[in-house]
Formats: sequence, structure tokens, C-alpha cells
Amino acid sequence: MTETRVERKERTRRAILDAALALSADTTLAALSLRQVAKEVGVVPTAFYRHFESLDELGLALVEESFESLRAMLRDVRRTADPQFRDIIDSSVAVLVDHVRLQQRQFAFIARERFAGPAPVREAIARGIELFERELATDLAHLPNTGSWSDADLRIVSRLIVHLMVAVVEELIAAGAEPAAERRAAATARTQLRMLMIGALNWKSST
Amino acid sequence: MTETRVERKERTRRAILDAALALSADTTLAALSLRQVAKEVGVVPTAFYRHFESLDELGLALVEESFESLRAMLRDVRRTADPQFRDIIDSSVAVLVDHVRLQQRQFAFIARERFAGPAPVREAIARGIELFERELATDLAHLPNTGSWSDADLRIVSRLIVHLMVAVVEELIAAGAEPAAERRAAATARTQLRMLMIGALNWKSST
DNA sequence: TGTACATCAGTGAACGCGCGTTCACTGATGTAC
DNA sequence: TGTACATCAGTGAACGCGCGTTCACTGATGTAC
Repeated sequence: MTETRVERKERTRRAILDAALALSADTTLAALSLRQVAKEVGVVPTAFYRHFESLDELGLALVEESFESLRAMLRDVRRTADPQFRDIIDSSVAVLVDHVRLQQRQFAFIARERFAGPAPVREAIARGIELFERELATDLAHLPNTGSWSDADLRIVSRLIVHLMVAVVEELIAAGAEPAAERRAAATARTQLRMLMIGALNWKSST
Repeated sequence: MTETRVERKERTRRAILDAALALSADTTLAALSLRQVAKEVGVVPTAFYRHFESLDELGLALVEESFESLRAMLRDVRRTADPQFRDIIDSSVAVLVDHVRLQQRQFAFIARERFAGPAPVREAIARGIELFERELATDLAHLPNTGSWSDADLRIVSRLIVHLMVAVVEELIAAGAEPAAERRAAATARTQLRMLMIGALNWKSST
């Protein structure tokens, strides 16, 4: 006995989550069938029910996991951040590129299912993004020169950054594992983020 | 005889396109069936084949239509644009809000199918967006104070604007027909676009 | 340590259903003369 | 204007297939004593 029953069960659950993530990448969770997932995992369709009540519930578990990845990234950004403005952008983009490379499937999952997933999944993602934006706004408030921003401004800037992140993720995924394309995407991301921060830091005075 | 055979056929084709647009809004084209579309239109499933070879071909027709909406918007922006910087943003956002209100389903279709649609639809959208970005870059080059931007800079700025547009569309759609929420979304869009343009116009000097 | 029983992840047959696609058809509209 | 024929949008039956879900089951793992 090298594995307990609990360990075996957890391994199958993991395999189901991975299979769903991989198979939904072709289109979306909403176009995926329970039988396809079971076949990919190598179990009989009915075995699925030992782990999840439905595909929607499986989807919610994937949303949970994916946002855990995002929060881990934010922690890394915070840990790595230098209060020098230029360095913050460079180090943040580096962390973003790293995380996207390692968690590519999770990021793509959120970008895709945000609009196209089953309704409960879409709702869970909307809540997750709102929380993420809030967390980002708190971090932004601790940067120098942001003292004059109102709460509304903070939310607008973090929303912009989140959308920029989605754009960067999209480009990095399009780049695949090709290092040159990845460097180009990272360079574009740095430029975009810098433009955005310069604009945000200057915009109060020119309003 | 109030309608010719050709007119009748065109009307059915139109109904199929409309039904697909409406039904796919719940999730995505990839999760839609030919029979659902036929049922919504009120014809027998096999009648579908008189108009399209497959759901993918129907999807491509919808992509075509949706980008026609986007190009019409760009023409409107150009027609309305005043070379005064502040006014350009205000008038452009007004045009955007107008078009999104009228073409909501087409905009949402592109945002959704861009990542989640059937492969041929995703590819057609990618090509459409690239063309749109190019067109936007040409327009940007005609603005004052953009002379120092390289072609790469122009592409980066138009890509940012496109992503911002997606964000605005998303918010406007979330606002539904509620006028107050729509005004708030428009205000956010103006602020974001202004921040972005200030950043873009200043960024060369601070690099 | 050995035995008897409980648990439960995964099996396999079966169900009714909606799917895409084929095919021969109908009957109103259109055209040639 | 009237007639005979052609066109073709939409019909309806039929097919084999994959779907989600039910149910009773098996047999390895775990537990109580």
C-alpha cells in the first residue's frame, strides 16, 4: 500500500480539474461535456459524481484556484516592489511575466470564462475580479505621489491596470513559449504600464 | 405577392443571424446548436442549410457584421472629432457610448467569442482587431503632438485604446439600459481615456 | 496479529433525449413561350 | 393573358451518436475488536 484511499481520491480529483482546464482551453467550459472530461481522465463517466455534483461546481473550483494564483502574484509583486517608480513597473512586469508563464492555463481560463462561461462561473469571476481590484487599489494607495487621488480615482486606475493585465496575458499566451515573442510582449507591457502610470500621476493637475 | 422569393429568403437569413446573436449571448457560439437556432427562428432544422453550411460559417458572417459596426463607429469618431485634445476625448466617448447602446449585441459578441468562440471565428476576430488597431493608429498619427511617436509607439497606444474600449463596452453592457449607470460608465471611460492620453503624450520625455 | 464487517471510489448497463446530417418530398414563386 | 415547366425555401422522416443521470454492483482499503 503506497497510497491511502484519501490520497488516491485526491489524485483523481486533481486529474479531473486538470483535464477540465486543458479541454476547456479549446473553447470554453460551457461547451465541455462531463463524458469528455471522464474520458480524458481515464475513468467511467459516473465516477465524476464522486468528486463534483456537476460541471458548474467543477468550474467554481477552477475559479477558486485561478484567483488563488492571482493573489499569489500580487503578494509576489508586493514582496519584490521597490518604492522607486520606475523599478516598481519593471519588477511588477517581471513578476507578471513569471506568473503567466507558470500559470498560463489559469489566467487564460479566467479571461475566457469571464464572458463565455456558465452563468454561476461568470458570477464567481466577477466577484473575484472586484476583490482583486480592491486589493490592488489598496496597494496603489501606498505608492508615493498618490495622496491626492480619491477612492474613485484609485478604483479607476486599478481597473485600468487589471484590463492592461488581461491584455498582457493575452499577448503572452499568444507568444507561447517563444522567448523572443515573450520578451517583446514584456517590453510592450512595460511601456503600456509606464504610460498609464505617468498619465495617472499627472492627470489631476491637468483636469 | 407582397414579397419576392429572394426577399423572403433574406428575411429568414436575417432571422437566423439575429437568433444566433441572441442565443449565443447566454454563453457562446461554441455551446450553441443548429437545432436551437432553427427552433428560435421557427423553421425546421434542415432549413438552416439553405442559408449557411455550418454554425461556423454563420459565426463568420456575424464577425463580419460586427466589425462593420466597429468601422462605422470609427468613421463617426473621425467625423465628429475636433482637433482640440479635450474635446476629442469627450466626443469620442460620446460616440462610443452611442454605438455601444445601439450595437450592444455585436460588441458583446466580439468580446465573448474572441477567446471562447470556435477556432475559425477566433481567427477571424483576431484579424479584424488587428486591422482595427492599424486604422486607429493611422488616425492617432494625425493628432497634434504625436509627431515624435514611432510606429511601434502608435501601435502600443492604439492597442491600449482598444483594450480600454473593451473595458468600457463591458461596463456599459453591465449598466444595461439604466441611464445613471450608463452615465457613470461614460464618466469612467472619459477619465481613463484622458489618463491614457496624458500618459502617452508625456511618456517620451520621461523615458 | 487475525478476523469480521463497513466504507466508498470506481464500474457497467440502461434510460430517454437532443444532436448534425441524409434524403426524397412539396408547393409556392418565377420564367419561357 | 394563359399555359407548361423550372426553381428552390422549407418540410418531415430517419439514421447513428454522444449526452447527463439512475441504479445496483464490485472489490480494495480501512476499522473495530
